[in-house]
Amino acid sequence: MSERAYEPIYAVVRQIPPGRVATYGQVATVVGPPVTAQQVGEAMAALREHHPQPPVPWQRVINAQGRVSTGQQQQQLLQQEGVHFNARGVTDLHRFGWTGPDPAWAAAHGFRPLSTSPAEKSQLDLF
DNA sequence: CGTATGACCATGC
DNA sequence: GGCATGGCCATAC
Repeated sequence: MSERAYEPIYAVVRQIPPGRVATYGQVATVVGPPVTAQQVGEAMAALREHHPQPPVPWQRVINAQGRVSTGQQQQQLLQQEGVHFNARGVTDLHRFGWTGPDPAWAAAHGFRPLSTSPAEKSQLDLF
C-alpha cells in the first residue's frame, strides 16, 4: 500500500473526536475492505516520518485491549484530552470508545458506519 | 523468490 | 487475567 493510499485511513482517524479512542480494528471496519487493522497500524506508523495536513490525531487509535501501543507519550496525550486510564494503563472502551463516524458523513464519503449494539449504546448513554 | 518484522486481533487454555 | 497460537497482510531485505 503506497503512502498516498493511506489517505482514506487518515480521513477516518480525523473523525475521532478529542476525549475518545478508537481501536485499529474499528478504523479498519469503517474504511472497509480490503483494509485490515494491521494496515491501519502501518498507516499510523508511517506518520512517524510523514506529517500530512491537516494533522492526523494518531494518538486516538489504540489496540483492542484498551491500551496504547506506542508508550507513555501517547497515553499522556490522551489523558490531556480527558481519556482516563487505570493504574495498569487500560482505558474503558465502553466509556471512552469511539462510536463510529457520523452516519451522514460516512455515507457521503463512501465509508461504512460502525454498528454498535443497543447494549453498548445504553452503556454510553449512562455517561 | 523466502524470511522476518510489525503502532493487529480472535480464540483457547 | 496472562500467555500462546494462528490468521492476517504490507514492507523491507
